[in-house]
Amino acid sequence: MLDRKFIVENAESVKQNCVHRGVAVDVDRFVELEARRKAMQAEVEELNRQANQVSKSIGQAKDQAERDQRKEEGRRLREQTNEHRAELDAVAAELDALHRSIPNMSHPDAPIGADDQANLELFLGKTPQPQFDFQPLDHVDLAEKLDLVDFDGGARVAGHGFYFLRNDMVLLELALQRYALEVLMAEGFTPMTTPDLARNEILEGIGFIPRGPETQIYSIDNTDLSLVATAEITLGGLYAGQTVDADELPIKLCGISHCFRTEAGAHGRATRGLYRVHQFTKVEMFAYTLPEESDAMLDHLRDLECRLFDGLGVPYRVVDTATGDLGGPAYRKFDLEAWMPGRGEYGEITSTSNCTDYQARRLNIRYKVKGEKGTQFLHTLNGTAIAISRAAIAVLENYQQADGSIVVPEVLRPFVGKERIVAAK
RNA sequence: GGAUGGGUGGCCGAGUGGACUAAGGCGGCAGUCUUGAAAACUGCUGUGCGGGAAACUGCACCGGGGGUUCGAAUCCCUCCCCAUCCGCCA
Repeated sequence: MLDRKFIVENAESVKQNCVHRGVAVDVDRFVELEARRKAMQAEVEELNRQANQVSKSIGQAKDQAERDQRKEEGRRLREQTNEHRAELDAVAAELDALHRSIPNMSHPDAPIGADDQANLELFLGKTPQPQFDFQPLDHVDLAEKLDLVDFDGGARVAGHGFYFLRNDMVLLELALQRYALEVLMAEGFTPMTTPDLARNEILEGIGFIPRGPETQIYSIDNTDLSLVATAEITLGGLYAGQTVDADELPIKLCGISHCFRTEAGAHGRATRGLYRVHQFTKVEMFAYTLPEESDAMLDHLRDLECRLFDGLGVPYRVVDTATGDLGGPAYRKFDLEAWMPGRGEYGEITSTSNCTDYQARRLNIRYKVKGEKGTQFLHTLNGTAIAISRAAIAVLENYQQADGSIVVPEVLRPFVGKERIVAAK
């Protein structure tokens, strides 16, 4: 959420930003309601003040008659307060719904545009696109020939979009996680494995919508829990309601979780194989920072993503995400898109966002400077280290050989324990 | 899943309807004393929102939400969490 006062004082730029982001929300209505809310709040507080005064005087009343008379007065005040409060609650509810639908402001350098067509390519990774002297296969064919993924089995057990990893693919998945942790731990990230379920209020605080027709979230029946779509949810929820000392910042976490997505409405579009699935494993980076340090932290997270994929020897490009493609919470977002020879195009493999204080405000996460009065909302950032299924696609397709085998990227060899994945005889 | 006991400020902890304006302690800050430090002593020390140039002041907050009452940390309902025991289990 944005600060209410900020919206009122900067209504025009908030409106302009909503246009850039393609979000239809009545900012004028918000400003109007906020003014009403403030006035009604003042009325209720005044009535409370009077009621408090009356209540106190009853305890000190001299005789029963006076007491009864004051009680009657208190009762009357309470009724009056309740009426005003009901009005206030109605206004506050409408205000809150509007408030939640207003997206974060956008970084001045974020490219302005309606969708990913307007994304700006910034630079390429260190690894050039591989030149094959044979027709490269896509990861589905490669996986089948090498017996690495069982899509049919996944479909029988859990439905389309689920799969079993098999044989060296299992080692590859673990190796990718281990490799990511190795790099991130050296950079001061605390490694964590996180719950795969979270409370809906946490999902909402991060910016996910757990229910409704548009939801991408699996929810657990008869509970207020949902399967997480990313460890961003659990790592960001970790400090919900907490106030941390400023000198503990930045807090850098990396979490391994399973990620579950219903991918409602995504059928027919790039659904082949591992690219868009209902479950995958991901190592996620998450950072809590001081406000003035979040821009630099976003660059840091992006650089780490580049390092991870340069290290893997996967060709990629870095993209500055357009305003219309940022989603609600992000102030700025960079994506890495890996070259996928089987698809013959780039596909998104990581995404890192600076959410400034947008999530922190919703989740009520603050910091306090020692010796100073008051607390402030801190900034939150997230970034994919390795999303296994898509990283695996990039590795399989870029490292495929004429003989059908897959060369294991050098950095993964200590963890996979072999240099090459070949068909079992 | 069942039973019992709990959740109070940065921390510990007292508080079962009206002086709670939350005792006391620890920690922190400032001061006195001291060459300096420690100790001792004295004072101050929560958060959010609003009003005010400021001093100051109003409202809310004792796990979350709701209720009873003129008045709730305290009573009732509900949810969450923690501890211990039982059951089940990797």
